[in-house]
Amino acid sequence: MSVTVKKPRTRIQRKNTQAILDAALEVFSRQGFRGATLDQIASEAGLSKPNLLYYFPSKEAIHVTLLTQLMTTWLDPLRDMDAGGDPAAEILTYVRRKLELSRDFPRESRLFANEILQGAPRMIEALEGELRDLVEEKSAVIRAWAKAGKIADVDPHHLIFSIWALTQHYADFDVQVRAVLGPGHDPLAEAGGFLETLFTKLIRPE
Amino acid sequence: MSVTVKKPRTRIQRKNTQAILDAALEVFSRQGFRGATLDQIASEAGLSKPNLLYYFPSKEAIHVTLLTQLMTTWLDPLRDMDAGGDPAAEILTYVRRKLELSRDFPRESRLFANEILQGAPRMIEALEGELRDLVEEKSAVIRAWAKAGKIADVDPHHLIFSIWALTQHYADFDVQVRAVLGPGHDPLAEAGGFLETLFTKLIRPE
DNA sequence: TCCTGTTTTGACCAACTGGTCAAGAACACG
DNA sequence: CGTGTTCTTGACCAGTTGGTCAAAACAGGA
Repeated sequence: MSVTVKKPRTRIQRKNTQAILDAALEVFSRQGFRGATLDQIASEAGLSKPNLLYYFPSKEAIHVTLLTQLMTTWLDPLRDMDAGGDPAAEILTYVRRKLELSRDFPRESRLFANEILQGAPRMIEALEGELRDLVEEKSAVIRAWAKAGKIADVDPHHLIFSIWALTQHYADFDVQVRAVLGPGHDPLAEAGGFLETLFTKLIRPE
Repeated sequence: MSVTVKKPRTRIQRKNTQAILDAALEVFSRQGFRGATLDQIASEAGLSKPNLLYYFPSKEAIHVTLLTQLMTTWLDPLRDMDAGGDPAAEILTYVRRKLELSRDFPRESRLFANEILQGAPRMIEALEGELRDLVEEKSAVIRAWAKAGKIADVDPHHLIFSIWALTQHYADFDVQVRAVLGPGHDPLAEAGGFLETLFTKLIRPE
């Protein structure tokens, strides 16, 4: 099941593997898996197509590598949510860090969105396993906070979904957001303030 | 610029055109434009490929037809937001209707998401024109409501974005939502209650 | 310098892609 | 029933796709 990717040894391997993954991220995140071509990725990476396939055994292998790397980065902020910390601060920090991911790694966000839109054929296992477990764990934490009266009594699952939806929207739908706002706006900056207000009001105990 | 599509005349034309659009919606919404093939669409529609191309001049024409039809349905609920109605009720109704679209037309939602993810090459004009105008108009309405103290003072643009993000998430990321929730859940139903709470709290005057 | 392992590539392949076309099949209607 | 129109399709085409391969170019240590 798992795909073995040899760790790059030489300087050249490290450099080219990285260039390929970077190019592939660019192309996959815009075109989706089927829509992307090895030629596009190769040209974006400044390599020939056979050279691509010297470093990765197939198109699919590149995609899987990206997806696997992504999961870690993506879930770290949620992992860091601390049951011992101040509830409101912990949640707002998670929102802020997730929004920072949208700002700093929009391609990763779109890659993920593309995969889910297609029915997550290459991720469904991770979603039902790793992701589900983590969400379950943090949901329990949030539920405890609510029971203790530290935050309002909101459904933890849907609270988490709403954080994902609202933050990723600014990466995935960036084109639409900018088209609607017109020039002279900094969507991500504005979103920071807006989302802080939104989640403060949502979780503030009555 | 505009693509002329002859209105179906005969029974057969009506039936086949519809079958093609339905099949194309299924395929495009999962695979994106580049990832979809005419063969897939034809087979899904129960027609031969040359027969497809008897009804539509090209793959692109099918896609454009779907996108154009979509815009209308998609914007109607926002258009119906009435400056003369009760502010909170108008906004919550918009949220509810938008969520109903996610429930009843998830493929349309994913088609749209796919197009935006790809940079909206075939929609950017509509986004910067029709959509932007409508949002501008309704933003003014919301701003007036806030100024009159009828609702809290929230950024109208980002309020609208948040409605889009939260409702469409349940269509576009359906696979993820279900994977995380596990069996025995009705995501869309739960979302209804959650979003009502969320937006009630958000817009309630202090 | 030579030698060995690593890296790169041009030429190639079979499968698939969007799209064409001419000819035949089914239909509507007087 | 005949006939003009609408509908359907098999065969085909040129361009693209993911992937292979053998040979060449290169790197670096002895």
